[in-house]
Amino acid sequence: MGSASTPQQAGARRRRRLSADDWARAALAAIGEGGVAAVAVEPIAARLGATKGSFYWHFRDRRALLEAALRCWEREQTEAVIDAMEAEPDLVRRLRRLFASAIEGERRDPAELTLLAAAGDPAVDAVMRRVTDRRISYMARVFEDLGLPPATARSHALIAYNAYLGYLQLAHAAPEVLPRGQAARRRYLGDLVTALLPAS
Amino acid sequence: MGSASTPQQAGARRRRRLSADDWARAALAAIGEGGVAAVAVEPIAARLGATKGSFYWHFRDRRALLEAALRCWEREQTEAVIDAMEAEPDLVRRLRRLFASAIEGERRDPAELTLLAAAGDPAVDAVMRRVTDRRISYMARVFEDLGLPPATARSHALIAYNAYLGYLQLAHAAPEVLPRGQAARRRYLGDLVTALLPAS
DNA sequence: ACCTGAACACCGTTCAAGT
DNA sequence: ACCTGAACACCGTTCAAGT
Repeated sequence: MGSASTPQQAGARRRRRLSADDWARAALAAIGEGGVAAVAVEPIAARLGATKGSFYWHFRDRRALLEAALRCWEREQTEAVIDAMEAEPDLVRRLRRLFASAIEGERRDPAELTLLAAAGDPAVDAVMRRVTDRRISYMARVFEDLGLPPATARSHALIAYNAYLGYLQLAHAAPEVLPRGQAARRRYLGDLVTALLPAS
Repeated sequence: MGSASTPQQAGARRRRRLSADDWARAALAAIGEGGVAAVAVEPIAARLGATKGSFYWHFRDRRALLEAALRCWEREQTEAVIDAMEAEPDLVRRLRRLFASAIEGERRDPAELTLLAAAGDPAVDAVMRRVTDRRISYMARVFEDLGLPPATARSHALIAYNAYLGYLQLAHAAPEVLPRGQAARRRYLGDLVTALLPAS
């Protein structure tokens, strides 16, 4: 790719100095495109118009970059989503929104499946544990706010999240096995969760 | 197959000549231990006491080795399990056995989670699609044999498998969130599936 | 402070040469 | 037929040297 150097002049929007956050975001984008394995220093450096050597000023090693990318994802896909939900005062509608956003997430968050996928990597596992716990706890709290006793709220949230995870996996592993069409799938997950929530 | 006379001398090293199957099994073992990324030619060659060059006599490239390992897994964990189930004539007990073996599989088949994990790799995706379809179809047939109409049988199987996948994922991503203990977990999955199978 | 460029180790792949 | 050993490319990591 590299023709004559011309170090000062850069194509596109390649700025001179990079922050650790620039690297982390580029890594997160790479995860969405090619999975955890795509977090590779050299290609990302090339993409950012820098050298590998530069990378090691900002991060200790590849793993630290992975972890930073995962923290970005955690913030955006869990904390930010939960914050957005709080804007909806009607609790039942809030739950519906939550499910809807999770389903549409199939398209909007290519990283999620990829990360579920990367189970086994210690860095990934740590984030997944936090995120899983945070999401289930949040759902349980909404169920509690709806009037369910804490233990019931918790078990409903657990079961719903269990159903969601299996659905995500199925949708990826064997999509032709699921109902076809966005609407039909939403109904499927709705039915699934409804079946799981007798008291709801 | 068909072992030719293997002229070998007992020694600290492995036998002199390796078959493609030897490589495939070593690769499957590696997957169980370190995930798909652990399917690396050089370390596996070392483990087998051969050189990398030797590997390329048996396989076109690393990916072909991965695919061979996945076929081993598919045969052992899907076809062999289904064959074993057929030995149980009582259909309800057959289903119970199926679930029990899936749960215990958490321990016995380290590859399964790792493979669910590797979603995104084309070779892995292809096998997962086949295995998913095979398992759901098999369960659907048992439900049909139990007297359910085909469409109902299919949707029950789908829902049960959905629950199973989510459970596996949860058990790995956040085990502390699930009921503790083998018995309690089996009850949890039982309840989950029962809740999902109103007509059963 | 931030970055380059060369260096080295490791793994995938090829290949000429051995048995 | 089956394997070795050297070779090369690619990526992770280090480091001395540049601005």
